[in-house]
Amino acid sequence: MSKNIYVGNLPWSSTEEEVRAAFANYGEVLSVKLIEDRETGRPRGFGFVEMDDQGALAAIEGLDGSNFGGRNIKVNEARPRAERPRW
DNA sequence: GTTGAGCGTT
Repeated sequence: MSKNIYVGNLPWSSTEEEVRAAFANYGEVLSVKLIEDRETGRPRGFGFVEMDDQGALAAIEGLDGSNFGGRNIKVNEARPRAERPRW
């Protein structure tokens, strides 16, 4: 099973590779998604990481409030995204 | 060439 993780307060210069590398220390990283402004294309400074359940919890405990790229990042379990309508 | 709390569009 997997779990989605919200990652906030990221430096605007950070990349998915850096995030993946940081989370890979706590478990298997299934996917990394950095959110950028859909209108302007600018990075919004936060993203989402999908990991195994235990890896996700370990990463949250290990990376929440930790220093990343010179900033104190926020790591938490992500809220469920919009459900896909079937009609 | 900018900015800083937040939860995303595959």
